Amino acid sequence: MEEVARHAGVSVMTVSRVMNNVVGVKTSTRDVVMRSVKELGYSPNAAARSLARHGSGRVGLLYSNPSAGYLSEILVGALDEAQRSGALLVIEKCDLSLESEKAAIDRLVSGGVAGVILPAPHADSQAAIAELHEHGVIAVAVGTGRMRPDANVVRMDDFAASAEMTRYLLDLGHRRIGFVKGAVNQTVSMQRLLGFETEIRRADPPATMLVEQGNFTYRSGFQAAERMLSDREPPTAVFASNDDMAAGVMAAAHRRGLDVPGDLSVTGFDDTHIATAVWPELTTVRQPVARMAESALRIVLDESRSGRDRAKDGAPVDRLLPHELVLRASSGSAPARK
Amino acid sequence: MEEVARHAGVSVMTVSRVMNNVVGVKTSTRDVVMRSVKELGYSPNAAARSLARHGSGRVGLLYSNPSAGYLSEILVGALDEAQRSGALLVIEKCDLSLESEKAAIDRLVSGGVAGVILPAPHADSQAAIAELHEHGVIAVAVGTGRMRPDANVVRMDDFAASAEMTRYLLDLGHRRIGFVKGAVNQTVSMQRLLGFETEIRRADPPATMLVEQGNFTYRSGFQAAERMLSDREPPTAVFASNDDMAAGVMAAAHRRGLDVPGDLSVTGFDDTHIATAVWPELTTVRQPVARMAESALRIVLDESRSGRDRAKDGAPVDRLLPHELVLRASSGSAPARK
DNA sequence: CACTTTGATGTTAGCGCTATTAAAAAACGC
DNA sequence: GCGTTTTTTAATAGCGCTAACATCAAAGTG
Repeated sequence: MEEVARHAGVSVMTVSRVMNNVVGVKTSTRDVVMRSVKELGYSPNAAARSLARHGSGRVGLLYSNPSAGYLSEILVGALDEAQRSGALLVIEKCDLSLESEKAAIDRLVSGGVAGVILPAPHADSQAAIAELHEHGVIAVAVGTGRMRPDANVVRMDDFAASAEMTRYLLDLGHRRIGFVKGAVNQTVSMQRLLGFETEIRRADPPATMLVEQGNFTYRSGFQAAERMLSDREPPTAVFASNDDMAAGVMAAAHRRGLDVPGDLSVTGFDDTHIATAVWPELTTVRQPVARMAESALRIVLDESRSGRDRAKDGAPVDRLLPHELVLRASSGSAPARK
Repeated sequence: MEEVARHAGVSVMTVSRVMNNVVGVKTSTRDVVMRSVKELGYSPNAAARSLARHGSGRVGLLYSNPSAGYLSEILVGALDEAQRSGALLVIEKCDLSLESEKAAIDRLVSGGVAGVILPAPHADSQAAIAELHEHGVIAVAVGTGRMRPDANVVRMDDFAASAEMTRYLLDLGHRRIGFVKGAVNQTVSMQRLLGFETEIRRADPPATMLVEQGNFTYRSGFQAAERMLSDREPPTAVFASNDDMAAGVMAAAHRRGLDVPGDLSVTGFDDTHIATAVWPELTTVRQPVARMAESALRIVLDESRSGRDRAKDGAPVDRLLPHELVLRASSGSAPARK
């Protein structure tokens, strides 16, 4: 850094200011510094930065064992943003028990993080958020189904997305549609179900729904589909609330010799890895997981730098990221009435 | 740390020594310090440590986009060990192109890492290892199929594991066994095939093999199975070189109305998340991915602390970790001859 | 018993960066 | 032109920790 400063003919502090995009540096000076940085191939040292910033710039990420695809996308987003903004990501693992969650949070807190990112399913954990608050640490829930009064939230509009997908299936002519619910302890499960139900109810001509409980695993999707397809009058389309379950549904359909999408349309939710791994590829809702993680990190950094915990002031952030319907090969027009 | 030192009645340096498990501290002193650490809830600051250790203790991890389950296991192992040994893990993403790989490595190198962990598929990248060597950075390949003269390696015995699985299928009475090969650019694909072939050749009574090319994706497994099962005389068991492909095989079997394992036994390799997600659960080979990552991190730390790059001295580490056959519900006795 | 050797601990000086404060330069009003 | 404000830059003091060296007591050694 000293080298860069010498080379650019300024002080190290000016270089630091340039690197951090702080206001109060003449544009001409900034350009000179930038050129020197490029020329000397300088890149700042994250550890030193974190140290000097007195812990600010350290952000925790709590994870348990959700669908592996989800986790790695979260990590990618968070790591990318951490790199970009020079933050240090401290990652802690825990399982779903409350004790383990508490222990992990305590480790993070004593590690001096400014804030903690809570991806699903911890996003809905009242206990985790309370624990964080108690220690004066910023909490950001990622992928919960609703806004919260007590924590910052980054999420997508699960209700709207689910409604869109349902409308899409209705437009294809399906009038008997199955829905596989997600795990009961997550608010997104409810939102997705609500979006589905609402749209089915206002369908014209009217449509029927078959709803089965699932828990976001492949197997639960498989089992739910087995039940639906054994119905006296099976559905012509099944909308599973995530991709893993949709893959399970597809497996069950194949097992019965059903063609997808000829005999049964199958759609999922999230657009994780598995959506393009299965055959035929899955029509699903793209959830911008990586960008949600980025956003969450940004929120922690901004809040911690501004020094205020907005959740405590009663005005937590509620960032809604756009989703997108991804049409692939697993869905098609309803088969002609028998 | 000062607090701990005062509380224990020693100097900060002694505390540091205790925290790092350095030799040359009386056991009695160590105990006193440990007690103070516990009492005061002290935990060392990773950033400061990394800074003071002058970059040693920073380890890079290069990842692209392998099966998501594999990645998250690697991350878990590496992160766990990083936490334990106070190392700072710097994670870089790249895609499979050589330029992108080189760019990512340059970023890591200029980030001042002591070593870089290269999980599959980069473990077999000659270019990556050469690039690392050029910059004097330690390389550890994880999950390659063979030892290397130019880099440290952590791996499992793919040949032996594959042979074991094959023997298991033979013992169940299967005499016509399909094998789905892995991606061509990875050495493990070759090892697994070799293990299979070797065992089939020495089968008594003799057995026949059907080999199809795959590339480690679900879809390639599905397609390979489609080809095999269309054979005039289809196999009674299919051994896929990873779990994703095995899941694909299973889907193809179900689609044809075949019962697994009644009509067709299916086995996989790696024991990733998907192995227990599918139905029936997959018989597979447990690859200790997390422990391999841990081990890799240890190697980087040890080498960098000892100051020698053993790969350059012509004696790179070749750590072989034990695997295990995991018998689940997807495999069974060969169906009676028609 | 003086004199090295060994082992356990303390002291000091940074690691690379940023916050803070002080100083200089530029812009402004009258 | 001279004070006065406002920008822009420089200097300095750590952040929490460890490497390297200094110290000091206990243990050998002839």
